[in-house]
Amino acid sequence: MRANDEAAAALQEYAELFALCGGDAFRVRSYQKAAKAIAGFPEDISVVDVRGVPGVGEAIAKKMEEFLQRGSFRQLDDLRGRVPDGVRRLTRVPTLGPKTAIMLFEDYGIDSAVALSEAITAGRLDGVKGLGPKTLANLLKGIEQLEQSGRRVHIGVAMSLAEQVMGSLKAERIAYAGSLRRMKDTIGDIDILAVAPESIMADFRAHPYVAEVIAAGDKKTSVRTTSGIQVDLRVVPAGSWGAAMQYFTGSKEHNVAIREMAVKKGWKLSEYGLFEGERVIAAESEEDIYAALGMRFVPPPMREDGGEVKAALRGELPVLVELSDLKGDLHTHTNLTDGVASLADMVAAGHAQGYAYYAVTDHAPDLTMQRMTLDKALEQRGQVAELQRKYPDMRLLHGTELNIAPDGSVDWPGEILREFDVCVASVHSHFGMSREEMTRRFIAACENPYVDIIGHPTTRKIGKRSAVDADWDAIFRAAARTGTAMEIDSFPDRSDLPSDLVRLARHHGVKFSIDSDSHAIPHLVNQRFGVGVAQRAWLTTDDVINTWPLDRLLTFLGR
DNA sequence: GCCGTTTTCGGCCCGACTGTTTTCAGTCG
Repeated sequence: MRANDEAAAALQEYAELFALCGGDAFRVRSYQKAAKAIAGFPEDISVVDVRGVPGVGEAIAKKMEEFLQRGSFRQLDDLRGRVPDGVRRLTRVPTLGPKTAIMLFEDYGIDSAVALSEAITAGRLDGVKGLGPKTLANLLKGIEQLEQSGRRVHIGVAMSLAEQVMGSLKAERIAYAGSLRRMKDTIGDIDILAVAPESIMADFRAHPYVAEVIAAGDKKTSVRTTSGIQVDLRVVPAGSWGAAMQYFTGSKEHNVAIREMAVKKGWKLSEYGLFEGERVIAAESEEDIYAALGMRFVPPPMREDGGEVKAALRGELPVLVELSDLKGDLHTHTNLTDGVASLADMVAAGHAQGYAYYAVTDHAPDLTMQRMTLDKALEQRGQVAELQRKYPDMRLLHGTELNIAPDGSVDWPGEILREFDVCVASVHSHFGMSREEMTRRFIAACENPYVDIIGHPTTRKIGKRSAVDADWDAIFRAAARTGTAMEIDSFPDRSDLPSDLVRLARHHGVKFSIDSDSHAIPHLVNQRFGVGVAQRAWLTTDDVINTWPLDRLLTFLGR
């Protein structure tokens, strides 16, 4: 982990412990805000002054400096001594907050989810003030869920479910909000807003995808679906649609910042609108609300309180890359290796996307299970040339996805690589190398003059495999120096690079390629997820090589 | 704790739902 991430994690832990000890809620918020700002700060705080991070004042700066010195700070040590870590983890149980957690610990010695579960089962908490039978039953259920599936799902799963739910309901207006609309790579639960008669709630609860109704009210219904994901449906007044979308899209931190601005103008912003006293200033559209506050419209993926509010006020928001800006896909497979569609079918599907160029990049011989040979690759090149005549308006690029060996070398020597139009190089094995070895491995690949793009750089698989350990600062410096692009692999269980690393890479001057890594025709449209990652990192078309016109792209590829 | 075209002190977002405490606290987003 980067120093920033470690320091931020310690500060976040301190915020939680501080809340458990009954600390002032505003101070808790200050710590949380600063922790988030530090984690997202592009400069290494072990090098630059942490006081330069927004939300970090003298007191937090001192704590962070002590943390960088010795891996902790005095106040954190004190609170760790007072509250066992298990008590902090208790608040991960849904509906169990800091007040209840600390009461359970101080009055009953409960310091873990297991201990709580046992205490409830044994009846030790019967009759405790504030904990009625329903509350206890809910806590037991929450613990069970936490143990089973306390984790988030990737955006591909969440998006499909949201689209299924929206398609199943009749409404005048319906849309998803929340972290899904912000295009986060993982989603905890799905927020759907609707303008509809109240009967939509009963319809919603009756659908077969509902496994359990968690809450049922006039304005909000929460269910757990058969896939284990929570979906909240909210009915909002038509006249408040924009205010509701703005509010429920979040992030919470972004909304706090926006509301504070409203308050300073003597106004009030809620999910029902922007008000001056009783008078409605704006409510029907998000655009009106941002305009009334004197700022540019903030695209949802930017709404993370990461500087977008200031930029929007100054009219300095970047023009984000959009899905429609993509002129091609530079990483796709066919059934010559592990794809499931033929070359002709994949190219036809790429053409149907309206692309100006399309690269075929099947695997190379070092992934022996793919049974690729030079002869096969050259034969495919002939087929690509043949197909090119059928698509005069789309340039076909014959490429390959190379395998980066542990020593950083790739499948073929330079004289063969130079004949490909584009070379993607990726790590497919030896994920557990040390940070130093892994860093050298990637830098060597960047320094190969024929490697144009590093594919799915962290090799993570959300929910299955964590990112490899590497010094990304060093790798991105090498990529910027050698003109090697980093891929944003749009496959939703990869979303790789993740947006925080994209931001870091951009800071070093790296360019990006947003690729589908398609192994089948339906995968081509995953590009929308990759664009979401790019937008969260504030990328513009200038940062993304496959938004460029063909000439500029070919110059970058240097063939 | 942080922050300042309103402030160096006094604010810091706001509403819904649940369970249970017959008027509200805790939690969540």
